[in-house]
Amino acid sequence: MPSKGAKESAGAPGDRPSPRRRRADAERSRSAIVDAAVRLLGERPEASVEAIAAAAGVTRQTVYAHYPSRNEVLTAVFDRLTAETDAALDSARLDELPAATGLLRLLDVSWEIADRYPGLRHAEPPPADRRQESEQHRPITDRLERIARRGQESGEFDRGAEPRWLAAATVALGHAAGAEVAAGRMTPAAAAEALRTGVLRLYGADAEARPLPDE
Amino acid sequence: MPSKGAKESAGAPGDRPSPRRRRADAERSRSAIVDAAVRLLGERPEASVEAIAAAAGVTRQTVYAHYPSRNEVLTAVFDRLTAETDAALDSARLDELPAATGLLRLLDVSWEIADRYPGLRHAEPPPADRRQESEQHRPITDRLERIARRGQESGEFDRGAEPRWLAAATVALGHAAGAEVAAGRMTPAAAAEALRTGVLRLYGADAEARPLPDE
DNA sequence: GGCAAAGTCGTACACCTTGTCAAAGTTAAG
DNA sequence: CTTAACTTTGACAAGGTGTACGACTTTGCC
Repeated sequence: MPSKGAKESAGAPGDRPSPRRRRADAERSRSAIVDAAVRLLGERPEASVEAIAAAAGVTRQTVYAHYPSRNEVLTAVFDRLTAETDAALDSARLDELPAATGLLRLLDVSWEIADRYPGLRHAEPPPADRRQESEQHRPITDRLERIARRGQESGEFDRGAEPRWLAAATVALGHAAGAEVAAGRMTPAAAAEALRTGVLRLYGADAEARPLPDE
Repeated sequence: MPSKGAKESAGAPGDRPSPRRRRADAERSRSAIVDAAVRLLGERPEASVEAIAAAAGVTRQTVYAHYPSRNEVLTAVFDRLTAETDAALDSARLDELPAATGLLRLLDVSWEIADRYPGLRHAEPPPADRRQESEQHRPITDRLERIARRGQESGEFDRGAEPRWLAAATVALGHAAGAEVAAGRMTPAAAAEALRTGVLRLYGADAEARPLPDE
């Protein structure tokens, strides 16, 4: 790419909080694109921009009018899913539960959402944004971290591990459980159960403090 | 490149045992390509076939003469690394150690090798072979599984979890630890330590059975 | 040493995908 | 209704994958 002008001034791709004068039209396109991308990438992570555009009912150029690159679309998809999970976790009122219970609750909620978009687990994180891959999970890991800390202070969890690491490890175990299901080596129920007990062990939760598993 | 069509049906990437009618020349090229690929992809996972070929000192066409597609090269790289790890684990004599000690030993050995090729952690698994992604780890997970089973039978580990799941979870935790280091959120030493204790907890190892951490 | 086959190179091509550009047509907003 | 925002059409450059084939080197082996 010799010409890399970057003079996309007039156009307004992903914009800041100032609702300057964006038309409802554009907003509709944006979400149509993300919707389609979520759906398509959920099945075929390598779907092209063309395919996404078609599925969204717009042209490829329109996609580029809103997102400067394919990666930005990927990021938008990721953000959408994270937001969805985050919202679901909000209504779960984790903070009002005992740490261990809250942890299990979080696991269930996240698990269910992640399960809705099977292919997205393998969606390659945007190569450029790879370093921010963990930032994407931030809202979720933050909650995990808080729960871990709270449980450690209340004595529900062992104090031997750093909350940040526990959070990362939890996400990793969640992915592993999902992969086992995807590979057909475990049933969803078995994987969910294994995940629950595994995480509790990781946190050093008292075995007897364990609430009963649902279903 | 069409010259080798029929012969390669078996497709076993190990390829050592059948020097049937392959020239030393070709063998040299093959390993030069994999060498270069390991090196290049270790830094830049999206390296093109052209780049790999150049680094190997051959032409792109020669690469295609040996590997029908880019993915096959990726697979060969993966296999090479797995083989290396497997060999290292062989000389570690894990079976002669107590299960818990052997587990920690395996962790250390694998960790060190994985650490040698930082970028490869993020190398996108060949889209086509994605379902076999776990098969690639097979030699390692098999060992893990065996250790888990052995430890459970000897009473060193808790019996509450299936060995297969423990193996998968261990690999996942290993990746997570590596990611934390790569992201600069943990020092290698801290991550390795967190991994050790985390895995032991996961397996339900008696805390007192824990050998002292080296270094 | 010489010869045929295996292997490699050079060049060329078909195809796809990502980004970019500009002009013309539509649609929403004031 | 008029303007600016948005979308579409169409075209293009760059770069990657995979294929094809003729010509040139190297190896294996007699």
